Amino acid sequence: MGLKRTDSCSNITKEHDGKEIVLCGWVSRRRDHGGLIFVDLRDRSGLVQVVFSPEVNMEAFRKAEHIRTEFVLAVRGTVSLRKAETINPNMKTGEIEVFGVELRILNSANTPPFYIQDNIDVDEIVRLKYRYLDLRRPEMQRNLLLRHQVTKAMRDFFDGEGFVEIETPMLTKSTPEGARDYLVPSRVNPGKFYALPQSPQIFKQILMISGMERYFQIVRCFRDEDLRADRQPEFTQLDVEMSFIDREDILAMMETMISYLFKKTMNTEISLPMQRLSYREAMDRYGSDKPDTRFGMELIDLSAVCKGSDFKVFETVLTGGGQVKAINVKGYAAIPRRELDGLVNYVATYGAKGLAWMCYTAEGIKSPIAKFFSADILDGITNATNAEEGDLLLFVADKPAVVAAALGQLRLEMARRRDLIDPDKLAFLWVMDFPMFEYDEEAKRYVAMHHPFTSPQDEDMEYLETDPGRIKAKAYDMILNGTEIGGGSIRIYTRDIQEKVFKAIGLTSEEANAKFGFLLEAFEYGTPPHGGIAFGLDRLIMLMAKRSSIRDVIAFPKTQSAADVMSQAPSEVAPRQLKELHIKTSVLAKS
RNA sequence: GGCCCUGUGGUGUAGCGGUCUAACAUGCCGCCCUGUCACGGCGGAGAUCGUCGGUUCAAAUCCGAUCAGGGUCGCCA
Repeated sequence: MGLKRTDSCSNITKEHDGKEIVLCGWVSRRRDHGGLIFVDLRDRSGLVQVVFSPEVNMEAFRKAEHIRTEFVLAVRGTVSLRKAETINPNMKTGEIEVFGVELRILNSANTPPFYIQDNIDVDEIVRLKYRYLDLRRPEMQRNLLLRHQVTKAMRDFFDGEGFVEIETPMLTKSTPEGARDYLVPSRVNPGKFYALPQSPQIFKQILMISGMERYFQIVRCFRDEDLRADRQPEFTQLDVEMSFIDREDILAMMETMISYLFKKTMNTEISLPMQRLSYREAMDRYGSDKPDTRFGMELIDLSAVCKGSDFKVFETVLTGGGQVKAINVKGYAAIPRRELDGLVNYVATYGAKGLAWMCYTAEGIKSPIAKFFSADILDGITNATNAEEGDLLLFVADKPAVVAAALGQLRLEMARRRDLIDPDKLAFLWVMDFPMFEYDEEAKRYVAMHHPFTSPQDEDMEYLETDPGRIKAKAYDMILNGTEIGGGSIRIYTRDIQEKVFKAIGLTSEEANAKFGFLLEAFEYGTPPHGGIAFGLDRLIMLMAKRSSIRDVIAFPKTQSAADVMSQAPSEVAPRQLKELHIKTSVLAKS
């Protein structure tokens, strides 16, 4: 291209005054004053103003008249301090400018469909279709850069701690538990399929059996489930496994790792150790197994206090084994009636059949349900909730699971509406002591809450065959600001216990052998005690970058219908390809 | 699979039964302009209102279906 780049746009400083430099980049803006042309030249580093003047170089000036937005330029020019009255304090390079001596237009460009700048207000589908333009925007480049820095810091950290990064296969075996698999047909094995990994779980355990002792991997995983703002069908995990450790070892190691990342990439200190909550306590106090602890407004159990009232709704729930809980929305007794009605619909989403409320006003308690309660019960409610004049109490009565879901979500919603969440706060915590199994009503059997390779807690082993529902697991989740960013467990490492767990989730020994026989066999060849964890890299970066969607930290994400609007994946394939793969679809090809 | 929201020039919005042969901003094109930095001035082009169907004398506007996007419940060991 003739001109060799000597500097990056935003790295030009007053120190460069008088120097001749060569810059390459894109035209961010052009301001043509007729006899003088200003171009804001942009590269990955930022912007600098280039001036084309007939008095400096007529040929360059003539060429600059034809420049348009997003043209690609190479410019040779002289750095010059700006006169005081022309300094732009809003620009990093606002004190200097570059007088263009030679201009090469490396490429022209169509007018982009949206501005290449931060904080644009454009339909996301347009951004995704023109992702290459979207990724030119500084904030997107910053996100990708942060992502790079974080994974770099991860590798540095783990390397320093004696971990080895090892790749595991992408073409793996479909397993019965867990999410829906992405399947890949095998051409050389007609009628058989690989599955893309939901996680490298079994491989990393096998690596422990292999004696690798400390493994990590930054690895793509695939789950064919519906998408969300924080869920893509393909996503990246930081996967970790260690031998000869117990739970405390891995929690400590991961806390150190996370604080290293934040220090290294954002210069943020995280105070350790992180807070811990048992699953039970998290559910009781926050109605969630991933509580946002940046604010209070905890759930208060009023089941005992309300027992024996004349309020039939509560009584029916309580005698049926349900519970009555409330949150205190401080200082919001003046909530508009319309908003209250809306909240009823809000909690209905989570299965609550109703929402009761009490407003503590200067004239006393205003509430449609207060009349059903004796003065004693009302006092009990007031004391338990610390309700004061100006406060709003919101009640849900139902089965514990519904109360937790409805009131837990309502707590978050009210915090957002009352602006109680400090966006700069980083609230880390561990949630632990999860139940090993939960009962799946649909399948009419127990399923592993974490996964079936998780070890039950030692004191609960005896219930494996008698009462699986009461067993707690050696599992732990790391939560940041109400989002699960990582989860793991101490694993089973004996055939005996693994077989019992498979049995508890309804796998016959034939099925267990067909699906996991190699693992069971491997356990018999000297398996060290081991455990690990996996972090959702996309979510972690999303939170670090303060974005509300992981799509903003993934270079080429998919839409809610799992499509890539830029490349148009997925797409139909040639009949010949299907034939080679021994596949017939039941969908008629569109004409 | 359910629920909610959205779909009007390139982009973002307004219009929500007749005055819409669709408005505004920005962008785009042309001309002018030597100190701008969201440069400025003048002029111009550009959408039949996601698609299909229905109601009506009349539909961007109402109804239905459908497609696309977003959020969410289920789902995500």
